Amino acid sequence: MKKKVTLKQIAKELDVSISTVSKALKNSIEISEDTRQKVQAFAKLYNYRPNNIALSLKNRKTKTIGVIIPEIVHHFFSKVISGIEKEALSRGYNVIVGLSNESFSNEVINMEMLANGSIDGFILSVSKETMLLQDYHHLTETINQGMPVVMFDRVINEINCDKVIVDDFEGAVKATNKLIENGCKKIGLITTKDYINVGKLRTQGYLKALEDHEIFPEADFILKVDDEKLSEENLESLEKEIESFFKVNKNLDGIVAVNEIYAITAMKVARKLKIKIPESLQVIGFTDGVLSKHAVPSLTTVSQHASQMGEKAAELLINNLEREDEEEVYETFTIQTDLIERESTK
Amino acid sequence: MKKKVTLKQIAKELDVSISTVSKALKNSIEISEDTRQKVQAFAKLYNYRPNNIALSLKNRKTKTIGVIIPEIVHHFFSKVISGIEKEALSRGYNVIVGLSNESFSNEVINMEMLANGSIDGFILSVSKETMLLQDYHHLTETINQGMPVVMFDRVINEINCDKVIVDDFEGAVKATNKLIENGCKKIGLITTKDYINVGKLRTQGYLKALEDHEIFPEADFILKVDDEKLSEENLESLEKEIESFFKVNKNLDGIVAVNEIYAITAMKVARKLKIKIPESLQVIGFTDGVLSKHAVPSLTTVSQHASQMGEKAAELLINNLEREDEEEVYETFTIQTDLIERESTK
DNA sequence: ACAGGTTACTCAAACGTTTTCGTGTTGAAA
DNA sequence: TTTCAACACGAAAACGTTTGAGTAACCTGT
Repeated sequence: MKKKVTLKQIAKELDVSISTVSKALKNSIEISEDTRQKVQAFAKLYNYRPNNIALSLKNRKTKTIGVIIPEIVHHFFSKVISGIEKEALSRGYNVIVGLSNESFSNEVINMEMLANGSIDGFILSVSKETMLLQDYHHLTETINQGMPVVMFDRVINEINCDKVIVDDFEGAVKATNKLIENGCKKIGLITTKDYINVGKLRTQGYLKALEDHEIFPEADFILKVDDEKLSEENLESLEKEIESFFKVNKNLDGIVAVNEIYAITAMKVARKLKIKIPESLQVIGFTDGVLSKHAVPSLTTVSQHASQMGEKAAELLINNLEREDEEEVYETFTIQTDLIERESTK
Repeated sequence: MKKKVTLKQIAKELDVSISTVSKALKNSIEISEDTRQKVQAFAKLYNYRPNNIALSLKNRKTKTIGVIIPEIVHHFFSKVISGIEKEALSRGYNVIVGLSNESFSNEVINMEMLANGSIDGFILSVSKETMLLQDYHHLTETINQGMPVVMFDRVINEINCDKVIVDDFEGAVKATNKLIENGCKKIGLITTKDYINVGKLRTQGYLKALEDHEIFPEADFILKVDDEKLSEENLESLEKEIESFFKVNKNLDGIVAVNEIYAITAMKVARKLKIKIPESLQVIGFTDGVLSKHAVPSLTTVSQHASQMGEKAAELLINNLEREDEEEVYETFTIQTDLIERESTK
């Protein structure tokens, strides 16, 4: 077992000073051709690599970005991470991941663990609990300490930093318009309670599209499901809720669902109630995950380009980190959505 | 914007030495009650936190573990990461993630980036390309440098390190037995080409179960799909392949598929061919992901307890890191599978 | 022969900690 | 008055690196 070799050890072996070794390895003209070659040969032989930690300490930058997300077992978030990682790798950065599990305290702990020198900046999407509590002290403090932060998807308007968001409003408009174009007259919406931005915006988009087409928005056509119902255990109660929604509104011919699970579950319930998709009911979901692709019928969906979001977030952050001048002008980048048409619409 | 405060700054403000500040914050008895309180109050006021990088350099440990996986947008791997993260957080470690995207060179680059001081140890699952090339120099080198490595799922027998694997063989036996118990006489297997361990083991388990029940294994009943077919683009060609498999073997009454996609696709094709599930065909898959739960009918599947794998891997690694004595005795931990019965079997 | 200039190095500080050892000041015992 | 322990603190080294400043030794031109 040969331990990592340091400049000091090389210097000792070759009987020169540490500085000489360092400079020789950097091809400094201060060092004679002779010594340079000797040092480089030796370094190669012992597979010398500079110690990142020492470099980080010296340069006061770690070339590492911290990512805090609510949940990683989730198509959207893992796709975002893969986008971040891609951009980071290409620019010589590492990615360190913290999971909040939708918990405020986990989010705070994770950020504090990383904020003390381990990383150069944050990319994050806040937990539901944080949105509910509206306690953003950990964010303001980090930013005040001069650490750049980029928020994505679940952003907080009051916080002044770079942001990358999905055009949820427009996505919902596109989806609803599509259904209207396809001849739907009675379009239902399955959404979440209002405190999550994303659900709110999508609901607004749905309403806007109806309004544009002078369709009166029936309150009954909107089902607001408790968010907990997304978890795997509550699947049955979600099904029940959607089933009674369908039974109350027997003549719905279109459904916009604000996420994949709601859409898939709606299709499942429809099948049970012998409602034909897309003949008598057309369905559009959000988030283009595996479920949408593999469902039968496959689901028409609003794609949020999660990977692109990650890349953009990383790009904004790294640009900020590598910018010389300290002008603090924050950007909010909006990712456009695409409607991916599959079998659940005509 | 107040920058992070250091010991030096506190020392200067209070007109004491750096050592005094450091000791005062650690409640050393060397420091008078008076000074201690003054220092601690000041530190609290300015929200002093020790710089992790400096600590890492001093202690020669980073309290960070590196995780290299082939792909993060994948239920199994993201679940493993969440298990790793959970264990790591509870023991005060951070997790830094590298993605190989199934590419050998990415795997090497990522490992090299991290191996130079950034982390204390690796948890990894090798890329397909690495398995094909059988080039493990990056692994042996890392281990030789004294950096602990834990491999999971896709492990390499020749490499001497801690390992966490799924009992794929037994899982396949369980699945096949279940079908046999349920009255299946002609059980097909949809698997991958042999170079991936996992597929090989599952195939062997299938054969073993047949043998145990004195059922002759028809070569025709085994479909070996090219791995590329897993990617989203090749979905159609996968469907075609399975369709002709079904047409050649018209009387199959059971299917074991070595992953979720194959199983779901098989069900899709069956539906198209008007084969009733589970009445005339029962299907069991591997990997208990979202698809299995939400499919119609929902899929009976072999759960690999991915999260538990991650926790175990992290536990092994951290134990190793924190062990005083340097005895190198490596452990291979096998995670047992569970058959989760749903609607695709009787 | 000597100023001035190269050449090829070495020194030392710096990044932020921790920790061992050293030291000046007290107060009390002898 | 001397001696010595207890107390409270400071100096310095160490982790591994980079880099500006300093310095010998040699060479060149006058």
